[in-house]
Amino acid sequence: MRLAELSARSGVSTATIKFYLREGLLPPGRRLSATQAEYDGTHLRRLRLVRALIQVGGVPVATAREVLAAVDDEGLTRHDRLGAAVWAIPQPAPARTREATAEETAAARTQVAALLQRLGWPSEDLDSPPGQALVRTVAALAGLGYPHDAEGLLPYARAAERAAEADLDMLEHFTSEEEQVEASVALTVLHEPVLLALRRLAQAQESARRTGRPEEW
Amino acid sequence: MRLAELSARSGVSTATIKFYLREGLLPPGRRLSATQAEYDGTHLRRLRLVRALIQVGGVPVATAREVLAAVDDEGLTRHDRLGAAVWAIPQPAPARTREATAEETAAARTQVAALLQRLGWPSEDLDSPPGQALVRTVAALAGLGYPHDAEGLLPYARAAERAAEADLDMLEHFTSEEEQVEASVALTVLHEPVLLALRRLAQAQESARRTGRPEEW
DNA sequence: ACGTCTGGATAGTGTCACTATCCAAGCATG
DNA sequence: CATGCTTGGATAGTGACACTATCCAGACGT
Repeated sequence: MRLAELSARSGVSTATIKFYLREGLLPPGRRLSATQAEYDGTHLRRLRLVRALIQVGGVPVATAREVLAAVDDEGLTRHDRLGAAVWAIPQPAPARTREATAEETAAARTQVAALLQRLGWPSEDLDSPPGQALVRTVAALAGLGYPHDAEGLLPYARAAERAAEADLDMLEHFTSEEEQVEASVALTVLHEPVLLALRRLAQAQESARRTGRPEEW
Repeated sequence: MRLAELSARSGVSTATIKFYLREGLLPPGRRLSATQAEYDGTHLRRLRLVRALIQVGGVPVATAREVLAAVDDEGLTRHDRLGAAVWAIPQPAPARTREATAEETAAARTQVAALLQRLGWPSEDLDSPPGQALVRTVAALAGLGYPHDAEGLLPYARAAERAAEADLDMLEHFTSEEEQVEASVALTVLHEPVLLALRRLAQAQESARRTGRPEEW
């Protein structure tokens, strides 16, 4: 298919597709002549993944390029590609009202380490990108007057475990390695709004349940 | 305290505080003279809440103003204020690669309705802000080649229920109504990165568990 | 052959959260 | 009272970033 058709099928304007080509988020099409190129289904899939990352995930273009490079890296095992790709997706930045003092960060680190131990998760995770993001966020929370310890974080970790089980179940439906890696990135990003929307609905439900005033919500 | 002290204590520059005052995110201080005003602890708390909303939640300034108006609305019951405030917080926008066709949206609505019924949650939630966000996201997911039915969403809803229980438990630690409403907004926003970071750690853990290759992650 | 479409290059737009600069009116000290 | 610093307020500017508008010359289709 040509650029115009790729645009029509994806709903992304030709100008934007050109922009992604320029930025290296989308591999160039097969050149037919000096002014002609052809795209295929892989471009369409990749384009959708790019949109998911940028629009839903809020991932900057430069970071998306890195994530996609990991997705494409043939030299890695499936697991490494999957991990590299997913961990390259940036986390939402925690509050920076005060940059979190060194003491707050140290305390947060201690609590997160305790949490990992309690969960039986490897302590190296503390230095992984999501682990660091967690420490930063917990430190920021403390700075905002909402201190958390391992005990308080535990229920959220249990909830996260359930979500992760669902994620992995879903991934197993995909057969090819290529699809699995792409799906892991796409679903990591795309299920975030799902989980957060459900959380708000569950908050309403739980609040109604506790106060016995279902009609208020 | 004066503006300079408010700035020092919050870590927010005076220029930014002036900007928030101008935008109506922060109520004006008590005027001491034509060129002097005094701020107190409520300003400091509010300022932290504003930062949490804008920096962590990514809430636009205009929306933050609405959320804060709901927080301040004395005419509402605690529950209404809480609900109004939290539901005014925008959801992450779902993919808009194709705006999701009408059929996709209708199908998504059906599945979400089935999910609500299955959970025993009120069907009116379907039209609440988070409910609509969920429908839009599910429709977008279908458009990206990841269809979901009520069955597939259920595990995420279970995870969300756990998170919501933890949220409500946490809220009960706050005594005054003012604090509870503020905390509900702050924690709704601030726990999002916590939950998402934990989810990624849990994904790694779960993947390692399933493949028996813990050293890969 | 001739109007349309193509891919490529370049520069511009819109949004949005700040931020730099001025200004005139206090306040604090000699 | 003078002088220099600070204060709150108003105005315009900045920087980041994801696009987007315009041009262009070379195919392609009829």
